[in-house]
Amino acid sequence: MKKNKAICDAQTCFMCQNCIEEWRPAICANKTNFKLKKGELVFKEGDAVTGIYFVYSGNIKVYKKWDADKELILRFAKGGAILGHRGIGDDLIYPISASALEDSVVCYVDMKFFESTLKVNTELTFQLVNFFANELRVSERRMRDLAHMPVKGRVADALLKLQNQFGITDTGLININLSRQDLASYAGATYETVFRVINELVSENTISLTGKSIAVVNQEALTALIESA
Amino acid sequence: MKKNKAICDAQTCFMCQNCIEEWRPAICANKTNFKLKKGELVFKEGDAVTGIYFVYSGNIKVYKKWDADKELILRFAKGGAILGHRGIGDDLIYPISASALEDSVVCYVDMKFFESTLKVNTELTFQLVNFFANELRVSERRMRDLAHMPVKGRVADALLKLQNQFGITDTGLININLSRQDLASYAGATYETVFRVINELVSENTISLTGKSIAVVNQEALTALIESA
DNA sequence: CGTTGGGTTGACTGATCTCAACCTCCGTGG
DNA sequence: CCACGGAGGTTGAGATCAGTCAACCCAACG
Repeated sequence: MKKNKAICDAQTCFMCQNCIEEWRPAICANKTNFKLKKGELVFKEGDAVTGIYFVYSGNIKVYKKWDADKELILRFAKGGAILGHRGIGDDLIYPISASALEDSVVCYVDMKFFESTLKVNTELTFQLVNFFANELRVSERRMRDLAHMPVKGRVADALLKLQNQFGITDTGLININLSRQDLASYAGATYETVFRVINELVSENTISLTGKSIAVVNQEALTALIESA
Repeated sequence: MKKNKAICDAQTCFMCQNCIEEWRPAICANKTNFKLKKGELVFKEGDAVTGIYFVYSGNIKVYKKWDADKELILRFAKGGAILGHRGIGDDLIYPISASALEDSVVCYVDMKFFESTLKVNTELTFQLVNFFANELRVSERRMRDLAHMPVKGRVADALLKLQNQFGITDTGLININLSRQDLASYAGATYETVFRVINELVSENTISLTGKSIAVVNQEALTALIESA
């Protein structure tokens, strides 16, 4: 990661957004920016936690390894998002890994400084609680889905979530460049199975392909797959 | 739920434990106790959130429904635990259900009061952030396990977690009375499959049965099931 | 050109779910 | 006291979903 002078942009960082005005200068003074190339790791499972990151630009995948060649993608962190918040608390070790899906810029704040900010800045802490509560809700819903929903539904769910988070291009394609492997890791299934499901969805006219990009054609059909078993 | 006069016990409630001394009387004044009979619901998915609960005694299962007859148990809340914290944040609707596994007592605090406490009491909020961070860690690990770990490993994991949380009796049995159905819902598999796996583990001398209760005989064998695929 | 990383496909296997039956315990009402 | 019924537990047979393995293809790139 290439280190840069910090540029504090209140529009694109959770910490600045939710911090009281007076703390902004201090935050800027304690921030470090990092430039990441595509594929570069921000941190990985087992690394010691020393601070917290915020994404300025680009797209970071947050995932948890299972095998050497299996993982589950937990979420994608885009501009403004917190990164590494799972390192907060008792445990001083990241339980997850994060790597850049495209060239990205993140900023870093030392954990001591972040925690002392939290102690002082009630609003920030309160927003953080809300943020965590949401993460937990999403996470637990996904737990249930992974346990009970068949792969086809999980793929449908993944596609809709991707469309929600990344929007669509003017030609209707989901606006993210994701390898099939990563899509599979996001849906929590194998490469080949996801591939077949994608084909199935195409032949049912629920989605369409343009190169590797995917467009949702029949949103209701996808939703239907998620609702029932 | 039978309503009672509140008895604030600093030993057994997350809020009191982490609150500044001065707020205790106010907390007590804003608490309501509820007695629950075995099987009784505290709240269910879709209910409006109006406050937050803390468990005084007993054991509450927190779960998320899938079918009419399928669910995933997310966790068990014992004495001191927070209950209904997933209702914090934007969403005014519980994403999960909670019901008593045995006769229990919970206390209830109005959400407005709880939030205003958070705004004032930095330490409580900070502890809440830590708590959420831990929940999220656990939850995301479980997500990955549900996605990639075979049932046998998930059952092993469930048993170890139960033993950790509930301890063992003097005869070595895991100190919780759980139906096979609930065990299955906790492991995220079907009743019959879990049953077969249990048998398998017994015949491998990894666990032993006494009535419906389970004792871990060979902890390392269980751990081994969790480590690798 | 060869190599490499995706992508695509088929055959096969096996884990896990479903369904259905039966059993046992226990509380309830006649 | 006994018959009944329901809830939970136990077991087997079979279907099927989804993972594994292996092959092939294609485009990019040194």
